[in-house]
Order: sequence, then structure tokens, then C-alpha cells
Amino acid sequence: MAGPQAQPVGHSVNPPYRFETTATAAECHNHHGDIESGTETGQTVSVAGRIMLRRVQGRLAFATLQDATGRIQLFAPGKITPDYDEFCALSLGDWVGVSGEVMKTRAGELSVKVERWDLLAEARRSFPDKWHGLSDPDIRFRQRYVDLWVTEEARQTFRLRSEMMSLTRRWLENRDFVEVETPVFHPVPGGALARPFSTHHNALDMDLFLRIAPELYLKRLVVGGLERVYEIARVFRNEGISTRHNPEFTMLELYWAYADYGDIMELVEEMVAHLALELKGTTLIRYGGRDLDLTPPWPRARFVDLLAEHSGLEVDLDTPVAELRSHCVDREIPVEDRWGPGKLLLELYEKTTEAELWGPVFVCDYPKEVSPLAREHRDHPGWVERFEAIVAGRELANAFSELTDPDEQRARFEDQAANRDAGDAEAMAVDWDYLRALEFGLPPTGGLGVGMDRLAMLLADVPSIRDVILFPTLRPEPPERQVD
RNA sequence: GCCCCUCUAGCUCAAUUUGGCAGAGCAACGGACUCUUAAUCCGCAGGUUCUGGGUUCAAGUCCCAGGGGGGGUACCA
Repeated sequence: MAGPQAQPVGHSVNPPYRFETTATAAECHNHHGDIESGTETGQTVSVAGRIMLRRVQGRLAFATLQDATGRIQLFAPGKITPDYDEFCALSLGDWVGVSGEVMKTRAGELSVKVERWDLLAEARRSFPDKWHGLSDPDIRFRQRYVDLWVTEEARQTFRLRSEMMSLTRRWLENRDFVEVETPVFHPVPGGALARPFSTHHNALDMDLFLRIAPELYLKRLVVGGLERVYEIARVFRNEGISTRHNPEFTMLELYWAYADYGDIMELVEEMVAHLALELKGTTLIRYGGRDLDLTPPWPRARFVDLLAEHSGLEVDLDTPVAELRSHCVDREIPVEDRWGPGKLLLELYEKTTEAELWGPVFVCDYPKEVSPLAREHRDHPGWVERFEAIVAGRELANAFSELTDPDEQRARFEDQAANRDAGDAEAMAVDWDYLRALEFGLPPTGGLGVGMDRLAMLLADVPSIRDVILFPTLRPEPPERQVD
């Protein structure tokens, strides 16, 4: 496994089992950053990390140590540092633990004087160029362990993602939402329109699917009396990969009893604004060089109105299907015979309107035909109370006033099952147990799904979902590359 | 799935418009140097140019097939 680059370093081959640190690089700077050049603090610390740079000048050596919090210089005079020659022989990337006095060099660089040191691990493979770092995206994704050391932006992005998750949980807990964990293995894939991954349980001799959404389980929990419930769920969809899609991704779903989709809109805009304030200090952010104002309230617009505005088409659910179909054909949108007016309207919207939106905007009220889990609109028959939040030109959240009536839900499922039989691989199957749960009574409920990876992209201002997923899905490396 | 781009030393990159001995910086290795900041200086070594075919006196370069990656598009809440 060592590979052709492996070189014995010539000292300790048996690193200690533990090393006690008393300070981080950041703490050194915070506590002692303002001392005079050429002075010593009289305070001894133990720090640990990787050697990122090294400057040996005869009987005096300098090195730059990087830990999780930042960088601190090591100051190693030959008269003081034990095993001085071996210290000078450290490779870039080696892990060391160092103890010594905090001081500042004549040139004004805060440093730890190397009075004791231990080699904690060797870097037997060469680290990337100390100045240019890594630019090959293949290596950055496959060898994230290297990327994180050499690419400061990568460290910042993943730290931001972690803080975003933590802030989200706290924000929801403060509103009495309860976090739960529901099954990843689903006997019936449901809760979204998507192709699932399938697997098999040997002992039960049962086919199972990796979840495409936690929705139906979370609503079962509302039936069970968890009136405010959420899950930060890894979900799996057997679909394409792009800058906005990874086969496994993280979705926040929440369900709020006694609320409707209007309440959910307020929740979304407040939560996103809160995260922006905490992480960026402002709700006026930039994404991809464009301004984006996340300050609540966000504009609300109806689906049909936006469609009319961007396509120039005055169409609705009562427009004859033949006419809708010809509008699609005019725009080179492929259509299928079984599609009703709702699906045709959705296709027209996605091809003419969605790409034009920058947002933030709540696009409200979708066709019932394409929303099998949402409740019919109180004022507009044939439509449902559903919205998508479009932010920075992409869908960030999807929500609705939940369908609670078991008979209506059964009819919607059967409609989906018919589509499935007709060859629609993304259509839902009938989930009998979910219907049974609804028959025990689901109160009026508002539900929400948020793509957390996309939210992290937005707040970190990065262009690809791979930039916010530590180990994005990639093809396996070809065998000839696995040797080295 | 389709289209375009890309792949050269551990890393970052060169290699005349129009084929002509595969190079540099950093890292590594050897040496000099007691205040450096990508330290500097001297020396040394480092290659299946992604893989396999083909054209040619000659291929990193041109052609064909395959592989990895990126982008777009399609699919996709």
C-alpha cells in the first residue's frame, strides 16, 4: 500500500498513542497575538497538527503547523530543539505534536518554540504543491482527505455546512419541533415522484427500497400525536448526476399539525433568513456574482400567473387538452398520450418559466394531477395548496397543505398506480398502511421539504452540489489507478 | 442517454501557426546557511504523456475504439 513514493524518514517509527494538546493555533493567536516582536511570553503550550511549510536555515529552522483552527509557526533553534536534524528532515504533511514557549520572532511572527516534539504520523505520500494546491477536481473529490488539508475554501464550506445544520436544529427545537429518525428501507417507495434504488433483505427474503423521501412515515407520526415533527433525512434517488443532483442527498422534512401551506411559507422565509443572518451576518447575500435578497417576506406568485407572464399563454386547467398539447409541441416539449392538462401545464411551466425565475419567490398552487399528496385548493378546484420556493434560480423547498382525507388519498394513489402500470417509473405505488393511518385521522397539517445541500450551496456561494458533499458519488477508479 | 471540453513527473503547468531527442517550478533526495514567511543558493534524481489499436521514416501532438473527470443537455421535485 505504500506505493512507489514511500520513503523512510529515518526516525521514530512507532508514534505515541496519545498527545495532550493545551492550545490550538487559533488560541495561540487570540491569547498572544499582540505581544511585541522579539519577546517571549513565559507560557508553554502543546500544539499538534500537520507541517505545511518548512524553512531550514542551518542551525535555526521554521515550520508552519496547521491544525483544525488555523496555522501557527514553529521556531526551532538547533541549541534548544531535541533531535534537531530529524526535526529539519520532517516532510510536508507530517503530523507532529510540539511543546514549548509561545514567543514572537524578530520579524513579528507569533511562534511556538520547539522545546519538545513528537512525530505523530508520517505523510508517506507527497503533499500537493504547497503554493498552487489541488486544482484537479477528480483528486479533490476522490481524495477529500487531501483536499481538506490544502484547500482553505473547502474547509470553510464544510464548516459552514456543519454550522448550518446545527443552527437549523436549534431553530426548529426552539419552535417545539421534535427530531425523529424513520426507516431508510421502505417496502413501498413513496413520498415523492422518483426512481428508487432497490435492495434485498436475505433473512426476510424481501425486496426493499432505499427511501426517496421520509414523508409518509413522518405524517404517520403526526397521526400518532407528534404535532411538530421533523427529520434531516438522507434520501436516495436513482437518477442523473449534475451540479444540482447527487444520488444521495439530504432533505429536511417537517410536518406541523393545525397549520397550512401559508404558515409553512412564513416558516421557510424566516428560517432561511435566520440562517443567512447567523452565517453571513446579513440577508442581502450574493450567489454566483448576483444579488439575492432573502429578507422576509418573499414575494408570492401563482403558478398560472407566472406561466402566463413568461410564456405568453393564457391557459388553465379548463383549456382543451389538444390545445395544451400543441403548445408543448410548438416548444419541442415531448408529450405522452396519458398526460392530462395538469401534467401538460407543469411541463409548460418548467420549460418556459422556471429557468427565468431568480427569486426568492414562492410559486403557489400546482395542478392536482401532479401532486398526489397535497390537499385540493380551498378556492380553486383542480389545483392544490402547494408551493415551491425558488431561490437563486433553483428549487429550494417544496411544501403543501397535506391531503388528509383517506378516500381521496386512495383515489390519488390508484391514479398513480395506473400511471405506473402504464410505464411511468416515477409514479407512486399504493401504500395501504399509509391509508390505514389516515383512516385513524390526520389533522390539518402543513408539510415541507428543503434540499439542505442546495441551501448549503446557496449560503456558501459555491456552484456545484459536489462542493457541499464531502464524498460525492463517483465512478470507481479504474483498476490501473488503484495500485498506486 | 446524447453533445462539447479535458487527461503530460507526487502537485501545478510547458512542449512553435503546421508531427522532429518530454521540459520547468514546487515536493522528494544530497549539500550550504541562526529571524525565515511559497526562505534562498548549489547538486541529484524523477515519465507506460489515461489504456489499446492505426497512419507515418518519426506521434504527447493526427485518426479509431475504450476509460476517468468537468461542463452542457435530456431525465429528474
